[in-house]
Amino acid sequence: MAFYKDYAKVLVAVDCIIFGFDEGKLKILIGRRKIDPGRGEWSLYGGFVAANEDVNDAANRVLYELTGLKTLYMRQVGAFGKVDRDPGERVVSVAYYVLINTKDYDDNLRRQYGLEWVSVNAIPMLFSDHNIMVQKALKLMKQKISTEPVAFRLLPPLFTLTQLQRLYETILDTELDKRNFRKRVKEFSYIEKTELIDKTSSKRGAYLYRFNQHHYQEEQTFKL
Amino acid sequence: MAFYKDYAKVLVAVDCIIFGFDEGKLKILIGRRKIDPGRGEWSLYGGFVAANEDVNDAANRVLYELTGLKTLYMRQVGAFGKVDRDPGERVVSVAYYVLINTKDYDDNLRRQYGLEWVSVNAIPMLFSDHNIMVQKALKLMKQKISTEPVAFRLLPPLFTLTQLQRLYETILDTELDKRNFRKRVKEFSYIEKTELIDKTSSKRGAYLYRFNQHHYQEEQTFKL
DNA sequence: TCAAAAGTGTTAGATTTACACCCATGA
DNA sequence: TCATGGGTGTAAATCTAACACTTTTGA
Repeated sequence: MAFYKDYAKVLVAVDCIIFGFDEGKLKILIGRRKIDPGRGEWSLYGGFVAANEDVNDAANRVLYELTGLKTLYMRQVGAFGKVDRDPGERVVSVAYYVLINTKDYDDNLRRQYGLEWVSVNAIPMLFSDHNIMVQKALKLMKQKISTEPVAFRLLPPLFTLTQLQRLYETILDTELDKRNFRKRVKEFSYIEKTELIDKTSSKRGAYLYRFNQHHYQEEQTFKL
Repeated sequence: MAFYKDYAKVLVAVDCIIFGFDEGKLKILIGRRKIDPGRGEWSLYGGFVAANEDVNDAANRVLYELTGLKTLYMRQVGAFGKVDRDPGERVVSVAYYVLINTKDYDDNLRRQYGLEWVSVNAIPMLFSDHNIMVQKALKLMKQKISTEPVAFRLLPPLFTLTQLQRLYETILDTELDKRNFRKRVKEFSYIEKTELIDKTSSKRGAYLYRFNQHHYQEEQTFKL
């Protein structure tokens, strides 16, 4: 069943840029590479695509291995195919970015894998072309977050408007006007105010909001 | 030097979505597949990535083979990695979209390769997942064209404002106001009016404009 | 002389931005 | 009682959208 003889086969890998929002900073998960070549260098977390595995599934598998989380928000960044990008052997890698709520990620698991959350403003030199992957992922993610409500993926299910605003400010790297921000939020039916109040961040307490996926999809279909 | 033994290697291919603007329509180049499996089906033009070839270079090579053109505007659409996407064998494919001025493309070459320009509004069923590639390429291209001046890549070096407007109208699938459009164009220093006049499309004649890449890059760097 | 495309400004409406004070509470 | 973060509306400025007539020329 070899239709396409005479053509070269190469290893295909997936690499994950895992974004989290913590301590008012946008961070990614990186670790020290545990295999040669490049052992000990900072690196994204990745893995090889198996013979009978969808590339997207491979990314999901790798991510599940790592975090124990499923149904994450994941988008492809692109394929990276320079010949010598991996010093070991030719590997074509497909990068994905993922948005997670850092609170959902077990910190023991993190330590077990030897991973660290590092601010996107202070990313060290990474293995191979991983810095380029991260930059591209960041660009795509910023673009996405400014046109679609995916910010929620980086927050707990219930969040205050101040939290949401800080998140947008951090990602878009700009200050937003509190009143204008709240005015805008009111227009989106998919951002639901609850009667719950968070008192951890202020004495007075702030209303908690939640994202209603159902309402969002309704709006989307209505647009067509 | 095999560092990563025990992992599966797969064929990697590139597929090209070649956009052109002709007869007031946005079109792509497709042909009848000449190899098994799927021989005779409509398909994008593509090729396999060689052992020592950058994936991007492979796309450029395939495109040069096909069109004789270099330095085309080319962007990656993404990697397509379903296990059974190719009925012959496992192939991970990286899709690219390309913008060309149809006048630069030798029509004999087109016939030699058995390719046809088909309107993006009337694309037949294509081999494998190629329809999905085209849809994604279209979406990305529309997005790109509405934020960056790449439309010029689809036009001759000299063009009239009416041509430019029709191009935007076609791609964005919307009617634009002539006066507002021209007002906007005047603001962009990289769209230069020449003293040349085109008389093929009207009795009165229309001024020809050109795109000044240099001016565009200046504006870009200024933004930072 | 007339049909067909080129060219040109103004105004109303919509959107975006700027801005300052009172509220509730725990320490 | 006061320091801290939560919550609220209005007006100016900017941007966007709507709109109609004159010009040129070849047939």
